[in-house]
Amino acid sequence: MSKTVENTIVNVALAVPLRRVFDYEVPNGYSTPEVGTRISVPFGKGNTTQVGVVVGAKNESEWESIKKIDSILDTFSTLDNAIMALCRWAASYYQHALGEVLLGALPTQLRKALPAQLPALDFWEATDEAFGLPDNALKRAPKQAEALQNLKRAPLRIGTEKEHNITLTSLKALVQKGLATRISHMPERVETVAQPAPYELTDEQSIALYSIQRQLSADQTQANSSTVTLLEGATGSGKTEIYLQAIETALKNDQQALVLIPEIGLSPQTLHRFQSRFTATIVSLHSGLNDRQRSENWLLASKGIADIVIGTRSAIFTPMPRLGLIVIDEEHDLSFKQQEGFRYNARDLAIVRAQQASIPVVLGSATPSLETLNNAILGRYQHLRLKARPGKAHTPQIQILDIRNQTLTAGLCEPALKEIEHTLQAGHQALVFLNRRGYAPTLMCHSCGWVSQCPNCDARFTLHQSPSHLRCHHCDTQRPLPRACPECQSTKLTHTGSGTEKAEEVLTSLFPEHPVHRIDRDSTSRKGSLDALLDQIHTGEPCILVGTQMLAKGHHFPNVTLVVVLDADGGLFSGDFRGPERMGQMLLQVAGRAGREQYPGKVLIQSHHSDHPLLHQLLFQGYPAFAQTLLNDRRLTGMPPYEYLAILRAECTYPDIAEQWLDQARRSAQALMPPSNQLQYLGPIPAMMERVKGRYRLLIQIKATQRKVLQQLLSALIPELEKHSRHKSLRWSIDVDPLEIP
DNA sequence: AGCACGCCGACT
DNA sequence: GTCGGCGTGCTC
Repeated sequence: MSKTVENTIVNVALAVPLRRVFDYEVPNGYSTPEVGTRISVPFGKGNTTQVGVVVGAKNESEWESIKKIDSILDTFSTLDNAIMALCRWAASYYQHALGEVLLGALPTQLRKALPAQLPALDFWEATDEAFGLPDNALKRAPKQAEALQNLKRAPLRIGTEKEHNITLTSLKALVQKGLATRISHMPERVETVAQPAPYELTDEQSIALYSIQRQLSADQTQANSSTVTLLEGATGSGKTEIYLQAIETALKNDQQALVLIPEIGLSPQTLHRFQSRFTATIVSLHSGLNDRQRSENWLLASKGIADIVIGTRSAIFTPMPRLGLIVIDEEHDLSFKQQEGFRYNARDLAIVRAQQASIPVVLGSATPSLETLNNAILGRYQHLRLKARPGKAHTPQIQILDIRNQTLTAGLCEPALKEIEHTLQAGHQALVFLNRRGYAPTLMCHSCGWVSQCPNCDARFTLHQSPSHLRCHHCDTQRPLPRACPECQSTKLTHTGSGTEKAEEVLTSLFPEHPVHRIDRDSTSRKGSLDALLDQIHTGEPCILVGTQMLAKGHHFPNVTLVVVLDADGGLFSGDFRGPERMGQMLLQVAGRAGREQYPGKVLIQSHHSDHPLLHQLLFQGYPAFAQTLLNDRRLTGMPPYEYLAILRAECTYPDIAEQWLDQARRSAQALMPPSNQLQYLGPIPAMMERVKGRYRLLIQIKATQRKVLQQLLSALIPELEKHSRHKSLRWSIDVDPLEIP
């Protein structure tokens, strides 16, 4: 009996910026591929082969002629239901093309027409001989003994030696002795074992852990039973220990855990902390991996072989069939938001994913974002606070230094220099923080006042030394240093202000006895140079560290007892409404670097506004009070988290074309929904820095009192904008819940 | 985003 | 005569 063939047509999402999907015919004799399967199809006039993802199936197409699928690449859904649902939600919320979202969720290798098969992987393994070895056999080679212990617990993947703190030398020695061997085999799940906790939890920690554990064992069958927990605690309060023990519970429940960390925080040391705690398959997903490693790790997670995934922003899209817990560390960090193309926020998507899967998510921070804090205050999130553990992390002594009318040496006032001297004399390290790279931010003519400016941006050139040149920090244009002023030919060129290079130079000459280490993007751009620098600092010798934001994040400097913040004023008066929030988070993060171990620390904050109430509130009443003031402010001004923002941006080589396009966009928007108490339009206005890389950037700000109203407008507006004719060089994008308004 | 089609300038 | 410049429009 012949059976009707069902669903011979599939809807396919392709990596094109079009907010629609395409119909393709399944060739005779093939069964209809499941949703989430990758296929390759001919596309466009040239019939070029494209990889697409099946998003649906049907029996008839409204199109006259449709093409046939070239081949079905997967034997199963490479993007499982959970990821499909997450991507659908994200595409709709952030108004981005579904195809780009779905293909973007795949590692680069799987975006090509290759099968998604996990290859056999290379491992270091202990030999039979090693298992029969007496315990004390390697006591004269402790490193090898440790490495062997590790191998006996579980095979070690080639390429992850550093995360396990094992050297290739000791592994090779073990191979020489016949105790270890390199073999290739299909990866398998290992039995997970957790090492005991290094210390006993405080009462606060126990309570926090218990309430997360309770969510982990809650009834999973109940839809949307997930709970978001904000874990608020300063450095040294033991947040990580709670993550680790919560993960341990998840592993015991036979579940996987996903840990998201800021871009800068994913170091081998971070991974080592997890690797040394668990015998389990732990994989990382970050920009430092090559395409092959990335796709291997991704597949290990998606096949359920990896137990723990530690990754940056994009790891939120990793399929994990046994996912039981998501942890977002430093949830306030800006790097969770993608700032171009598909502008999603991984922290917010984590909450959506957790809700869809009915699992708990833990947001950890010493300085939570105002959005998260507001959700906690409203009772949407469980709010757990941790104080510092006794004996750990003394609250540093904080002092504001008024630098009005003070003589500054490379940006440092006299009292700050004195403190640095004392610190070095006491045999400790001092950290000087200033958020400005280069030697000097301005090169000026002393005779006529000419200022050197980037030809492509609305920005000044920064003077760099060694090698000496001018550089734009917005487009990276470089120019040789002019010998004379191009306006008046005077040779009296001077520089004003100071960056990390000048601070380094001046501090070196002031404290010739002690090394000065500069840590910024310029000094650490070579691969591994940061690690080398950090190793040197960790020897604990007295020295001065000079650096930018890089210093504040993730790194631990146990011997630093003095932190000097050169300029706290930037955040107070920046044009961005998030400036003060950002400043508070930054100051506390930097302050947290001081006096972490046995010595009490001191933090000096230089400011031209030493009596600014926000600064005082932050430093003397603490972050919660500071944050509450900012929240009140946001409520009064009708800004997030009380109202909802979207930014429509346009950039073009010609400013009037961008403006005209945005004018038309605003007219379309207002035709759909006129301005009201609920909905406001602002613009077109030039971006904060109107011209960057020779292109003019303008924007329209759309603000609504309800998220739903904004979503309704955008869902109708964006397809319409797609139809608007536009100049070739004009590019536009939509940013829902923007973090910056540049 | 690509890619083809299309209609005007300097080349073997 | 044609090779190729990139403006315009479409992709199941």
